[in-house]
Amino acid sequence: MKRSHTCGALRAGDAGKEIQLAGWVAGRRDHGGVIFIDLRDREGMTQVVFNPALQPQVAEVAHTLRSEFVVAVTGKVALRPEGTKNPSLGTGEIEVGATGLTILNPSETPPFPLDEEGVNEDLRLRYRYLDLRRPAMAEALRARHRAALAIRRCLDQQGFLEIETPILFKSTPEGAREYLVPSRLNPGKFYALPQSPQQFKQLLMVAGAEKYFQIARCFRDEDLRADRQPEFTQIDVEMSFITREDIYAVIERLVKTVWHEVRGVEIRTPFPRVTFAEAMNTFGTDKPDRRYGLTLTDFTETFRNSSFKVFQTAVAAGGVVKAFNAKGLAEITTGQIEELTNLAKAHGAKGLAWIKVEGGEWKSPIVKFFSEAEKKALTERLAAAEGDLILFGADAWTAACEVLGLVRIRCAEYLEKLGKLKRDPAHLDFHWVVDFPLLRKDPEHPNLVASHHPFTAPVEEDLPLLDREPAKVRGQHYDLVLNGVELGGGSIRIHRSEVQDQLFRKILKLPGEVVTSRFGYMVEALKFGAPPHGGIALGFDRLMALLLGHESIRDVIAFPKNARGQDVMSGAPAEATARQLKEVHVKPETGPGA
RNA sequence: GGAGCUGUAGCUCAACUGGUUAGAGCACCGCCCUGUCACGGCGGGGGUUGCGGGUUCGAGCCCCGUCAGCUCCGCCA
Repeated sequence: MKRSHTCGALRAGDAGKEIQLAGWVAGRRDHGGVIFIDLRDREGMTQVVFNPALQPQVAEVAHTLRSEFVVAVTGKVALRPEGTKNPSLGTGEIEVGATGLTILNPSETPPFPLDEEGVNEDLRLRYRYLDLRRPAMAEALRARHRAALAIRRCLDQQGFLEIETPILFKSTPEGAREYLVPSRLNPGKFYALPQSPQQFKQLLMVAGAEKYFQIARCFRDEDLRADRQPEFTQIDVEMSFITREDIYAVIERLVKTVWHEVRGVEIRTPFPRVTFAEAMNTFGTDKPDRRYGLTLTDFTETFRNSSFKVFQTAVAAGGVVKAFNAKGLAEITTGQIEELTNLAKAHGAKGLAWIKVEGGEWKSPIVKFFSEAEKKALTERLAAAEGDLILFGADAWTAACEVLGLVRIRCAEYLEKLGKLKRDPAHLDFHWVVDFPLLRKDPEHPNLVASHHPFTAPVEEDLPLLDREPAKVRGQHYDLVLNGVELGGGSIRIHRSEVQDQLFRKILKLPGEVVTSRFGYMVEALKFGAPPHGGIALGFDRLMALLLGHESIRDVIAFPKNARGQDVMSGAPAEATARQLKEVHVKPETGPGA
């Protein structure tokens, strides 16, 4: 069976041609006599006309067509009669007068309409092969392909080699939980699926690859979100003999190319740089959405000697007091206030202090504790006016910032629903967040832990601090952020084995045997002339979602898992047979508490 | 691990304060219809209101439990 054209190809100039089309029946309009069929394939839609006066036996078959039947049509292209053209269709000037019709395969009635949005996602996932027929989904797959091509071409032009790294890897229990794969040939031993190709790409630099990239599948056995899947795709990049600026330049060019080639949108480069401290102080997060205000202001000094004990004690304990003005949100509901409070509490705050500016007065459970000077400072520095809502955080610096950061985002959602704030998806605020602390305290750890990963190099001028005040050392790490979403991150790596070794043993205080067994080959590799190097990884799924304006990365992945990590179409994950388990030397748990 | 939202026909939704036989549009089936493109007309079939229990004269609606989906917090070096 041959097609002469696709269903999106025919134009007025093709009138008179004898053609063959094949595709799916997207709709039928059966007038009893004449029958119209919208024939859809990957490329578009063409109207086919069956006229019983001209081809009675063909029209007879056409009466039996139903949605999603697969058919082949032969016929003649004709200009549509004046007044019946369809301007909303690329092929709307013409139609195909059918002279032949073959039903290649009938179809059951689809479980959901393919021409409507808003269908239950669970159902769409169960019948993903039907869902992907919908033009919006087909377009997402096509755009993803084009983006991948653009990425490969762009990086190739800059001298990068695409190199594959193993999927069966060794477990490195730092970081995200891993998927384990039992080894049949090595009883009792396991591979792990890589959470990223991190170590391999550094080893490729030691190997002299100089410029590596990979569109790499990564695996993390963590709880899912709208923007997190158990397997996802990274654009993974690593380079030798470079500084941070070189990475910025490569990635800015890459991002610019992708947006240009897939969306025809021009992006301004270079991207602005924001320090971690600035981002936290101003937006309460290390991945700020800077398209709107509601920025945080520090009132630590204002409340240092306040008679409001909550604030005063927080400051006395070395913490801070921060606040922001949710402009125009005084009409917030009691339920929403409660939501915000729960959000703050869930994040470790004891509560959430607020002030409504309404009817010319401050309505708040706490305002009676405030002095005139404190009120004046708030009014002036927050530009508080009628109809505003002021929200406070008082805690250790990180906690206060983070709580208000979450509250700020939620307030923006409320304000957007009220039509008072707009987060325009066409406004693309790319920026780099830089100067992260190299190390941070972790409540579950006695020692400092790496803020990102333990291969990140310290900022050169902070090196002397590493022994004395390690918490103050900045890492040569950078995140690429777009509209409140972390698109990716990377760093300049440690390339000297003694520095890496010292970091593992003296700073992170990992036991010697752990360093040897887990990272021994890395430390060893650095001893054999490892070049200075660094890299980055971008979340390809997130990038595609932002590129196409989808809320969830599931909409840019052909066969995603649901929020429980299940494939509801195939039923994965599924139980293994006793024989399978025995072969891989895995004993199942039996009974409760086993 | 925790919280919130949702669950009614194949799909999207409705059903007042707890009150008759749970409705509508689309889809589906049948008949009619020769220029539609959300074709139209007439008729029809289709329901364990997620599941289990409770309160009540009476539960889609209230209560308890449970399951499922989604979202968020934790988690994601």
